[in-house]
Amino acid sequence: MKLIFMGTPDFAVPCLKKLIEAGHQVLAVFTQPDRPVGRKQIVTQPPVKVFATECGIPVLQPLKIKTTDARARIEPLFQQADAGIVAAYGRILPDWMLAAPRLGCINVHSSLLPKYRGAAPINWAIASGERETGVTIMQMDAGLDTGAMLLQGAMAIGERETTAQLTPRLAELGAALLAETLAKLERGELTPTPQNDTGATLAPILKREDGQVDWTKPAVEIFNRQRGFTPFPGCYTFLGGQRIELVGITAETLAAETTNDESPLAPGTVCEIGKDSFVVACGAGTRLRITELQPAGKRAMVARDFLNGAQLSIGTRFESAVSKTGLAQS
RNA sequence: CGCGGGGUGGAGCAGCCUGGUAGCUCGUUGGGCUCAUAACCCAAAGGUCGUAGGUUCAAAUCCUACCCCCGCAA
Repeated sequence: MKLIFMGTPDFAVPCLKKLIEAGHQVLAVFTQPDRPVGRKQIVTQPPVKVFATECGIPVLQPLKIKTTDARARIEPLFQQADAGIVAAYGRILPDWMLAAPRLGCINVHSSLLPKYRGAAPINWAIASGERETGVTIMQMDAGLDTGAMLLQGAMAIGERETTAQLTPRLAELGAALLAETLAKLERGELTPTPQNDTGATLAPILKREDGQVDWTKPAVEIFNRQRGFTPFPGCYTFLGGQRIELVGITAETLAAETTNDESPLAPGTVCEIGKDSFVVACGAGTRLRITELQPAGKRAMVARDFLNGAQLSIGTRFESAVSKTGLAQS
């Protein structure tokens, strides 16, 4: 088939690769413009661009795609294609773009739709404590990930798995499913299945603040969010006005500890200090063990190192937000 | 010139403001205690205090420049 590919991050690369391997003709690749990245603001090419360039496929990085000007330039190209393939492009496509290819546009979405519609499905699936997620190949329509489904594949989430670890696994699954979808579409073997909107949930794009620990929540929830929000936006809290990123944490075993509510410690209170880790009280009588962290301005370090330097004592409290006493003035 | 923190034995930190013997918690090594130990006790080794200049009788500490690491913002 003649295809237009639209995608940006690492997640999209296996899909593009698979399409090429499957013998499809990729007319052009659309990806986000090069963006300055990191502290040094080095202008960086999106992974998809790097790969497409290696493969000799024309790369287009329009700043705007919803202008009439852009439409005039792009629409003819789309009309030559059998299908548009979207994998984490990071943009809402205008209607004419969805309609231009002969078979319309097909999206690779990393969740078991109708759950986790939106920009950050993998993150929210983990953060919500799901044991299973997957990839859905769907026919795009005007709504947010609401189109009819073509193929779907599930995958178990590891108990301690982070977004960083799960994403490449889902990317491979998505690539395989995508290739299968196109093959079946060519043979007319697929019947689109409408989504059941009743079961739909949203996975909105992550903001910085999503990484802020709420110590009143149960430890498991904090743990799940930490995994889901790794590497971005992470999981941070404050100690004495200093921001601290929690890198390695574990929810204390639910079994024995839960009944232990004879001392309902205030959430955020350090309640146990061991040799290689320490424990903080969370909501509902649960506890969170911290094994690795990164104070602002420092490298990530194991809790052992942190405990050596910091004079942490039982009863010390972590604040969910910056303490008012610390930065009140100004 | 975006804002900010930091570079001190192997690790994490204190000391710097108010210059004058290198400190703390660990680790390592040796010894001791113990049925035993990752526990405890004793001892030892190990540091150009990021680099280069400057001020000074004297600089980890004050001044200047530079290098490197990191957090935020974007």
